[in-house]
Amino acid sequence: MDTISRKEQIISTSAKLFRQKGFEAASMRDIAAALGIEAASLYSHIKSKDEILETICFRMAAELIRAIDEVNDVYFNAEEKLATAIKNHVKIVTGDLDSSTVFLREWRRLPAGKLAEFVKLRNKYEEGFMQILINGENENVFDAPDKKFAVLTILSAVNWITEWYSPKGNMTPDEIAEHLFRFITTGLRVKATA
Amino acid sequence: MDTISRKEQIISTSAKLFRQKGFEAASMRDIAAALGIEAASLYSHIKSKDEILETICFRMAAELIRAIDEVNDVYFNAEEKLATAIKNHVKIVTGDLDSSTVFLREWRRLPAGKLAEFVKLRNKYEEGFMQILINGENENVFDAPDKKFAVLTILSAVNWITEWYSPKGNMTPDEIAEHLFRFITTGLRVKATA
DNA sequence: ATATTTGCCTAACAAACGTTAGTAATTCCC
DNA sequence: GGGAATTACTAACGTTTGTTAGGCAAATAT
Repeated sequence: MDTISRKEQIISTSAKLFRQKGFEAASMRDIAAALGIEAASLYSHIKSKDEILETICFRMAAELIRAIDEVNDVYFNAEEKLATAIKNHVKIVTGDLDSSTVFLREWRRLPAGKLAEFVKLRNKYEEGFMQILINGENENVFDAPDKKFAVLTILSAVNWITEWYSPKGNMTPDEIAEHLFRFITTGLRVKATA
Repeated sequence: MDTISRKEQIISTSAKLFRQKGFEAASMRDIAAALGIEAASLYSHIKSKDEILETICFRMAAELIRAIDEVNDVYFNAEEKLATAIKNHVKIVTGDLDSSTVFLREWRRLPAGKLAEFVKLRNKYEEGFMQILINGENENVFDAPDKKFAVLTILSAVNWITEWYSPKGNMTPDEIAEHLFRFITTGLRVKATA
């Protein structure tokens, strides 16, 4: 029944606390207390506090990249690609809100070497979206004057949901994804002045 | 010549370090070292580390709220209001990137009482944008199915610039604001399928 | 049944933290 | 010029931090 390993328990508990209090403010003693054990006992399962942060950040990065690669491999048109990429992103983020928030908010606290590696992965993910916009331009369905700018703006919008999404809220992940797609593709839709 | 007070120096130096390393990771000793003095000397000018964070966060909040109130008081139409609000926001954020980043990223570390007060101000700012969208709907120029959602998405886009903007970059604040306005109002502009 | 690994414990560590006390030097005001 | 602020200092405080060492009991493997 309790098939989830102690190490995974530590990671998910840490994600929750890192999200609530921030990486540095959530102490090993806090994490241990949340699990009902002593801080020193954590070290039977993990090497260091940094390792927990690394695991969370790189896991999420891998999951997101896998999703965007999959979208770009399959032969949808650009519009479908974008819709699917957004849907996947929202699904992943809302599926593990704690880890996602840490991934988005606390990655800066990664130790120097790992940080550089992480940024590469982040760029790779952005590259995946960039590819969709390029496709869209070739297909003549998207028109972004500055594609790098557009990618960053799109990602900011889809990432911001960690700030307000609640599983108890009245929007499902798919509904959120739909709203986002609509907003990203059509904006507020200023009507032409008469 | 050096008309800027020591307290202001402490605050701006702190903002820089809080942005670089995070609020908790930037120690009083770090701040003092950056100013060439001892940590204890800081306390001749400020009451506590928290006070520095408070000052930065509430100052930015006040500036942004003043700007949005001004926009809403003046009688532009909704489209002009939105354009001006975005332009002001970008100008304020790029004008003090360190403080803005702290305002956006580190406000969570405010002490409990101040945090509640801060969130109210943040909501007030969001309310200002909401008002613009409501105006726009009445004027029949904007059409957002979920206005609260739209406001959050718009703000996420304008706030994300702290993550990549550099004064040395090739876009001026006004150009950024223009791009953002265009994106927010028209999106990627999917063309109707033939 | 014996040996080994696992998972937790207590105790302690060195370092870093924000902050206070008390003091000396400089600057400002009258 | 004398008194009062102002601004910095050294020294130290009590906590909290991540982490290690070493041991002990229960589970697992042989």
